[in-house]
Amino acid sequence: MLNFSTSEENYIKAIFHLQQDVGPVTTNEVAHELKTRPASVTDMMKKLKIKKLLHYQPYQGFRLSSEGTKVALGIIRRHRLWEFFLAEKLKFTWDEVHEVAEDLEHVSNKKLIDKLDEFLGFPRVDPHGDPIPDMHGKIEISNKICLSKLPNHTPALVSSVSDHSSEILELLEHKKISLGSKLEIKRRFEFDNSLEIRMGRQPAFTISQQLAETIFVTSLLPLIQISEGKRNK
Amino acid sequence: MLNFSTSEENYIKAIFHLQQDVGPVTTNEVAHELKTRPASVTDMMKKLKIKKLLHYQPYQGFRLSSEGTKVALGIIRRHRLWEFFLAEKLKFTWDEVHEVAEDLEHVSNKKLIDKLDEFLGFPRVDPHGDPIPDMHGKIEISNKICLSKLPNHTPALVSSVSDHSSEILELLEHKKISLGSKLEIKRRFEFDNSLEIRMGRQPAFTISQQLAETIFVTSLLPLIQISEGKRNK
DNA sequence: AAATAAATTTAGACAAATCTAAAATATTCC
DNA sequence: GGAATATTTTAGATTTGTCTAAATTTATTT
Ligand SMILES: [Mn+2]
Ligand SMILES: [Mn+2]
Ligand SMILES: [Mn+2]
Ligand SMILES: [Mn+2]
Repeated sequence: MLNFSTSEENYIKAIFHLQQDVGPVTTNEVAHELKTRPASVTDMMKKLKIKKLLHYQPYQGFRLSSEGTKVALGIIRRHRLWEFFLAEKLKFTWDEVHEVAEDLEHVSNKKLIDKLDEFLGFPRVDPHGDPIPDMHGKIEISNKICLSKLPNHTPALVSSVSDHSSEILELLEHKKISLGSKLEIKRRFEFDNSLEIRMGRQPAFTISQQLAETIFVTSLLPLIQISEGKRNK
Repeated sequence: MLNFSTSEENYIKAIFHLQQDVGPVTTNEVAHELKTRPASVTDMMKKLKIKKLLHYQPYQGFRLSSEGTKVALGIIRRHRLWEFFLAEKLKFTWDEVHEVAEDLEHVSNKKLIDKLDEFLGFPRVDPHGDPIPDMHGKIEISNKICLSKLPNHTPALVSSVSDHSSEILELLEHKKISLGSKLEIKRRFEFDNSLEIRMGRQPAFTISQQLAETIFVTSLLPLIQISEGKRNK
């Protein structure tokens, strides 16, 4: 596999994340994500198209090609392994790891990363609960759902948190919620969409709508899938 | 302290190493070291002079300023800590660490490096025996001498090896010489400058002039300094 | 279906880092 | 000391990645 510049890698990674949502990724979305200008995005898209890393027709938005997806998964693998290393070995707090990993992810020596993976014991998820692609680019597709969509009285494990700030970390630590915590929703309040939660035998407590929307869980019971309409091509 | 580009850092580091020898560093020396062209070196020297990292007058060569030296020691600290990490934790062989560290050294997050240092147990030397600057930029000035200059019958410890190739590693492993090995010279042969060496109680063996010139040792006895003429300003 | 607004692309400029070729300076040798 | 040689610097291009401003295309209103 070829090598890509730091800048190219940042674009590829941004598109990978943005295309998790349905439909093609737009110029403005990428520009906003990378704090750059739409004109710069267009320039780079032309370049990545020539390198066959994405599909792109002017004015039509873009999606990564299968080759581009492979590259993206490599970058994400490096990013998340370094985040795990920083948290686990260097005792960085949760909110500090991302920024440093943004730089380390661009050191793309295959042997370095595979040995690091081994050294860390082949971790499955990073400190925020996001899955780490393996050395072949395979990534776990988890059946996470947002805590705000978990039915009442359904035990579940906290599996990831989509906000990586120190503010949410502070709140989660105060409420003693961490990855792997088992909880269930006892009650929902219509007024402010707050949730009453129980964890283990502790007394129940309340969490806000904002918090519930950033916590993702895996149910311990099979859930009846609430269809929300499939994405249409 | 400001941040510098990867390219600027590579020039600073090269000059630091080259100026260990006496006299100013020349344009051609740097160009050769960095596999670049003299014209590119001149361009960069102008830039680094403006940033007050070195002393430079056209045609007169250059030396790092005290500020430039500080920056260089920071880069060398990062480089050698990563080399130690790669060898010690990721089980890279001796000859593999340098190349990877060349990239990692440019990730210049102070907290990352200081925590890495702590995680590694504050190592004093890298896998080649070169001293690692501490978090304040302080570096051990060792009284290493080249094995080829060690007097006969003077016990000494192997403290560093100036060639980092796999070829020398292969030879050193075969002869069971490693950092910390205690040895002394029994005899010198004039014909080819080879040395007869004894390590511990093992039978004596011979090493070539080339090998002796890359091995550095610290004597276990105080040596009478053989003056070779001081550098003149 | 125009008119207006929004999104996107193009045109042209700029900074960083590199290069080749030519000019300027320093060094070496007779 | 002066010619020949080596080193270094300058001049001008090139590549990568970025930007602003203008032009183009698409989407949304009226
Ligand atoms: Mn991250
Ligand atoms: Mn993460
Ligand atoms: Mn090295
Ligand atoms: Mn080293």
